[in-house]
Formats: sequence, structure tokens, C-alpha cells
Amino acid sequence: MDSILEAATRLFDHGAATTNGIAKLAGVSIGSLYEYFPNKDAILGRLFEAHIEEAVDALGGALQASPPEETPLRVGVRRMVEQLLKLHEGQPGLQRVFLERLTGLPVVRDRVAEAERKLRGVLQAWLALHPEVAVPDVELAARIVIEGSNALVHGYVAADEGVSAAVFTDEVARLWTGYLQGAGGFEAR
Amino acid sequence: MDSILEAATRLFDHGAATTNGIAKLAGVSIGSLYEYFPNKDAILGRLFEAHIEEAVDALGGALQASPPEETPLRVGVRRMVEQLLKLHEGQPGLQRVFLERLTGLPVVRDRVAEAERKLRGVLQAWLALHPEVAVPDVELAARIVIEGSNALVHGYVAADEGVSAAVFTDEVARLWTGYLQGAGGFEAR
Amino acid sequence: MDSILEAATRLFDHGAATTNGIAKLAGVSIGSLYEYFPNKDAILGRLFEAHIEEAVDALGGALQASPPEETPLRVGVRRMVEQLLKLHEGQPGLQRVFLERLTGLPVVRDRVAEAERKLRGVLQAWLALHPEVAVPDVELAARIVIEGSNALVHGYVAADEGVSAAVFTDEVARLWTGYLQGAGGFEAR
Amino acid sequence: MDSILEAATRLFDHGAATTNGIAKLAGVSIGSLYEYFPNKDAILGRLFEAHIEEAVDALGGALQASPPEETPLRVGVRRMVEQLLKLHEGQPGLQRVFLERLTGLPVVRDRVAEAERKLRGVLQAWLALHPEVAVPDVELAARIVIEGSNALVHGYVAADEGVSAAVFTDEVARLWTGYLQGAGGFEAR
DNA sequence: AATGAATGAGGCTTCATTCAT
DNA sequence: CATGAATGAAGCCTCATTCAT
Repeated sequence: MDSILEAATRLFDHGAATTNGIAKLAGVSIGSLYEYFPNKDAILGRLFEAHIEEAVDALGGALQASPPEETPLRVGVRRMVEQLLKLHEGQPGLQRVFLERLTGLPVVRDRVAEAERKLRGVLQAWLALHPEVAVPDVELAARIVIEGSNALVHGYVAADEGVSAAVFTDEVARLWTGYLQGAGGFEAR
Repeated sequence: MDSILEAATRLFDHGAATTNGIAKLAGVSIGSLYEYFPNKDAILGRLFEAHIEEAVDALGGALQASPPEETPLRVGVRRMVEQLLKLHEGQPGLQRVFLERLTGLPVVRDRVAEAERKLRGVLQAWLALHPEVAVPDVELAARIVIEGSNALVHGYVAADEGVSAAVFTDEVARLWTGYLQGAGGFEAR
Repeated sequence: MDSILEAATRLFDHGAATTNGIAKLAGVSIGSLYEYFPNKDAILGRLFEAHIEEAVDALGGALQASPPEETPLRVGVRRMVEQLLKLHEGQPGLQRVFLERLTGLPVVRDRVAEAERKLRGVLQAWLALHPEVAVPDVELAARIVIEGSNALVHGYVAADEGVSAAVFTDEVARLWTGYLQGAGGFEAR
Repeated sequence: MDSILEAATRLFDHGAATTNGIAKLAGVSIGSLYEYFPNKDAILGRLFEAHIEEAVDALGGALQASPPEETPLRVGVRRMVEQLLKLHEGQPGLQRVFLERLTGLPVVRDRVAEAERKLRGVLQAWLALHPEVAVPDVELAARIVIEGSNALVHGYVAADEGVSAAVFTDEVARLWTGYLQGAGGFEAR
């Protein structure tokens, strides 16, 4: 069963996932595969669930390991982005498949919303302990940082061109730091 | 032929594009469809080309219609993001299909690279005339603004949740404005 | 119209004959093509008719140009085989198409039968003037020489391997010469 | 699987072989058909392989069952031709399809060459033990007898007209017997 | 529980032929 | 007369899923 998921990860990432192929690569019969999963999308769903869980753990963990009192804003944000990048680096193809086949399904929508809510909570609390954060609406800001980081990392992985991971991470961290400190507002001109 | 492209747009966007389906929706026979396009991917390719062209025109146009001397940094950036959002708003599914089926094809890669180069040129020139821009590497900054905006808009459209378009656009504009003014750097702490 | 037949010859020989392709190569519209020929097989039929005519002319001619009184059996036979070979050398693919698409059609059957009858007549008359011909049934022998030569040349062209045309022709001529002189009969042992 | 091959034999012979048709006639689903054969040509290839094997066995067997010391040249040759005729009698259309779709494929070419080499070896050895064989080059003669017989039988089956199988076989046997005894050479005149 | 042969709907594409202009 | 865009039946093949063993 784990072997099925492993095989599925590999094949979905390569964009060549057929149920028969997954079963063969996993070393089980196609019949057994359907014993564990009612259909192909269920496999993908399980993979997605694992990804979400891992993501929440990794990102939440990055913040929890960075005590607000001792960690500059920029450093914490950087750690978060690093984790996010690490998460996607491995299987860019798999991410695309998630996007393409799962987006729109209500279940997935809800699951993602829940994960983001949770993460937003953690981030919001962390930000609240940083005096230099100067945005009118911390909740909105937290949401934008999370979804924005996700989008930027997606884009970065999909493009795989030119910019190195370190530079990318730095720039994104700088971006959010500025944003959270209230730069770019009308008062800034 | 235009009707084929229209039909294809609708069906690709719905994730249910079959050649026979496109032909039927376009009101032509499958034979005629293959008169104009050698295969299914060629249809998608044409759609993509149109999208790229439209994008370059719209974004470039947004800046060219905003004389640097009279247009605050933030306003110009906002206009760009607005255009970008408008471009994607219509067919989020279609964008996904582009991503999923075209990414990786060398031709597409080159075409995208060319479009980004062109756009980067325009943006870079525009930024150069703004004294408040304070980044070490304007070229890198231009690239990050363009690719980043693209990624953020992709993410926003895919998520279509909660935040209104106006708020989203505002926030993104603020984000880049801060970034371009050098906020978030070490000197900012 | 001649250009249609030429184009058809080329394309049928290459095994890539489509009516649209023939029309284009011939430099006429597909509509015009169907003005002259009711359907694709009609084109092939015309080609076949031309081939048959050419064959009868060439083979019959080879004998008529070889006065029996002055031409040894073997030489006349050789000339016939030479002509036959020349006929097929050009378009082996076309011959295959004849075989594959025309065999079995009653019209074709009759036409071939008629051509062979005619040829048989010529050959029979020619053989009758050769005293060394020693077969019980000259009509049967003539038929066997004609059909056999045809089959052997077909096979030779299809195989295109090893043996040179000159050697092949020599051997076939020797073969028939022996056969016609009655060798191989029981009396020969 | 055998039923697929049987069905394919029938349909290819009738010149109406479609994969769906074969599957239906074989009483299996199209999916099953593709379980056993990767594509249509593979089916034809298998049929061809079977034919080649059968041919080599039958022809080789005909000679091996005819001890050279006790079997007159003519009788052995006749047996060979008989076998060859039997081989083709059943499915003239199938033979045409072999010719038309397989000729030219390197794999097929090689397989045929191998089979002919093997057969040539057997025949050559058999001929070598017959003192009345009087040809300058036994290897060339063996090749010509084999390929020639093949061509003649092909032609005979394709024409299916007039001459009875027995007469045909007799004549062909007489033909080769004369040829192998050196008749038809210049010295014969 | 596990197996894997079997299923068949449905996708892409070709090409002989027609017919309005 | 000529044109060529349009037609659509029919072919090949894939792959998610089922079910008898």
C-alpha cells in the first residue's frame, strides 16, 4: 500500500500514471490496487492529503522552531519559504497534476481551506509578536503571505530557469518582509 | 476557424476538450477541424500563442500608457497587475492546460522566454525612470516582478476564494512597490 | 489528365496514394480529378490498363522482332524476359498495388485473361516454327512460359536481393529453353 | 489467442482485417486483443512467422523424407512443390498481405533470408547427392529453384485459372528437373 | 485477500467523396 | 468546367475498471 503510493508518486510526477502502470511498479496486482483504492483519483487524493499534511507540518514547524522574540521577521519568513520550496522541489510534475485534476473538487477545496486556516493561525500569531509588522489587517496579510508564497514557489519550480534557489528565496523573503513592514503603502510616497 | 478556436477555448477551459467535441461545438465537421490544424496540440498551441501575444500587448501597453514622469510607481505597477488579472480571469482552466501540456516543450519555452525578455525590457526601462526604485539589480527585479505577478495571479485565479479582485490587486501593487523601493533589505532593520 | 496518371503512378508506387495527394501532385484540384475519374480505383484501373497494353506490346513486339527462322529459341525467350523485367523494374510498388487491389475483380480478371490469350497466341505461333520445341501441349507450354515468367519476374523484383538482372534473365531463359525442349520429362532419366 | 490468430487469418485473407473486426470474430474484446499483441502489424507478423516456420518444416521435411539415393531428382522436386502449393492454397489473400505490408521491413527481410538460407542448405545437400545434377553453380541453382518455386506458386495461386493443381505441379517439377540437368544451356543446342 | 485476464467506451486521426460557388 | 472547403464513416489504440478464479 505504501508501495502503491510511492509508485504513484513517481508515475504521476512523470506524467505517465496509469493504474496498471502504478500496480506493476508497486509490485502488486491491479486487483489489489483496487482493493485499497476505489479508483485512480482516490490514489491521487491520498497523495494530496499527504502533501498537505507534510506542508502544514513543515511550514508550521519552521515557525514554531523560530521563537518570535529571538527571530527577526525576515529570518522566520525565509525559513518558511525554504520549507515550501523544499516541498515542491522534488516532484514538480506531481504538483501540476494536483493542480490540474484536483482543483475544483469541493473536498479538496475544503481540505486546502482548512490547512490554510490552520497555517494562517500559526503565522498570524507569530506575526502578532513582531512589533515591526505594520499592516492594517494582519489576517489578510497572513493569508497573502501564505497563498502568495505558494504561488511564487509554484511559478519558480514550473519555470526552472535562470535564478538560483538561494537568490529566489532571498528575494521572496525580502519581498514579504517589506510588505509586512508596511512598505509600499500610500504613506510610503 | 475562429469558431474552432472559440470552441476549443471553452472546452479546454472546462477540461473536457476532445477533437470531436471541439468540432461539434464549433459547428464544423471533424474533417474540417483537421483541415486547419494538424492535430489537437496544434489547436492548443494556437490558443497559447494568442494568449502570449495578448499578454505582451496588454502588459506592455499598460506601461506605455503610463508615462513614467507622471505615473507613480505604484500606479503603473497596479495597472500591470490589473491587466494580468483580466487576462486570466476568463479561463482559469485554460491556463492550467497550458501549464500542464505545454510546459517543457522547447518551442513553448523559447516563446515564453522571448515574451518575458520583451516585457522585461519594457518594464526595466520604465523602472529606470523612477528615482524611488532602489534595488541593486534592476534586471533581476524586473524579472521577479513579472514572473512573480504571473505566479500570484495564477494562484489567485486558481484559488478563487475569499479575497476580492480589487483587494488582491491593491495588495500585489503594494507588495511590488515596497519591494522595488528597497524595503525588506537588511538596511531596513 | 495525363498529369493525374503520372502523379498516381508515383504515389501508388510509393504506397502513399491518396486522392487528394494525387490531385495536388498533378497540379489539379480534387474536384477536377473526380471530373475525370469516378473514384480512386478507376485511376488505378486506368494505370493497370496502360500497364497491360504496354506489356502486350512489349512482349509481343519482342517476338515479332525476332523472326523464328533466324532466332534461336533461347534468344527469343531471353528477349521476352528482358522486356518483362524492364516493365516491372520501374515501379515495383505499383505492381504490388495492382496485385493487392485489383486481383479478384472480374473486369480485371477478364482483361488479364484476354491479354494472356493474345500473348499466348503470338508465342504459340512463334514456338510452332521452332522444330526443337518438344512438348506434348504447345498451348499449355505457352501459357506456362508466360505466366511463369510473370511470376518469376514479380518474385525477382520483390526480393531485390543478391542476383543481378543479367544473371537472372540468363537463368530464366535457360530454364524455359530446357523446358520447351522437353527436358525434365520421364524420358530424360 | 489462437482464436485471434485464426480470426486474423480469415480476415486478412479476405482483405478486410480491422483490429475490431478480428477481435469480434475471435470472440474477444478489442482490449484483450491488445493484451496479446501490441498492434495490428504484430498480429500479421505472428502469422507470417508461423507461415515461415511451417514452410521451412514442410519443404525441408519433403526432402528429408526423400532419401537422395532412392529418390529420383524429379520426384523429390515434385514433393517440394507439392508442399509449397499446399502451403499457399488455403489463403491466397493472406499471402498478398504478407507481400504488401511486410516486404521491405528489415526484420522480415532478415527472417526470410534466414529461412531461405536454411532451406537452400538442405536442398543443396540433397542435390549434391544426385549425379545427374549438372549445373555450374549448385548454390545459385538451389536459390533459383527455391525462389522460383515460390514465385511460380504465388503466381499460380493468385491467378487461379484454368490449369489444375496436378498439372501445374507436374510442369513445375519437369521444369526444374530439366533446369538442374543442365538443359537449356548453350551446349544443348 | 489477491490475482490478472478481460472489458469496451471513447479518444485521435485519415481520407475518399461531395457540392456550393 | 474547375475549385477546394467540408464531410463523416471508419480505423487504430488506450486505459480505468470489473470479476471469475
